[in-house]
Amino acid sequence: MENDLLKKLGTRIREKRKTLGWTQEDLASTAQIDRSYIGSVERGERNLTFTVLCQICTALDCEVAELTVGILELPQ
Amino acid sequence: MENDLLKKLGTRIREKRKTLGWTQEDLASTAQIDRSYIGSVERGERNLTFTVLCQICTALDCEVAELTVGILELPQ
DNA sequence: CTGTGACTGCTAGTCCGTG
DNA sequence: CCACGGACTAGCAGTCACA
Repeated sequence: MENDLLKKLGTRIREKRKTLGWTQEDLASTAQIDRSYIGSVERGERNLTFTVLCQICTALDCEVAELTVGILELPQ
Repeated sequence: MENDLLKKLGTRIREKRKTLGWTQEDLASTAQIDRSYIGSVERGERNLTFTVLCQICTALDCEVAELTVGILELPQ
């Protein structure tokens, strides 16, 4: 797929997860999503939907906005 | 589908679009998305993907974070 | 503990049209 | 200008086995 935005988002999700000291399995079970799916999201391989993003953020106890600030390169 | 999160998001997109004085068609062509799809997103009927959300935000010249702040009801 | 490939059902997203 | 429909294709959600 090769999408920079998805890679950025995935990296941020991973970092947030690690600050909690969680494994992918921990996050997966809390968010009620398959572990391997979480993995592919973190690697930026999946173009996830808004509801899934919300599930992950809720599990991480963090705002969607927190993971998305400055993710776009808007024209000055 | 009946998803409150999608309705909230759709409403915010609509409001942002109107502040620019744009029609759905204006936004659709700028974001390169189908016009009828924009309509259903604004009505909260569609579970859009992250890339499409980014396309819309870019077209609206606004951060993803701006449309998503406080959209989740996180446990205090 | 995580990366990866493969798979199926369903839905995201397009394109046409109507009132 | 927008809501809403039908029909269609591309692609996502969700799962598993195995490394």
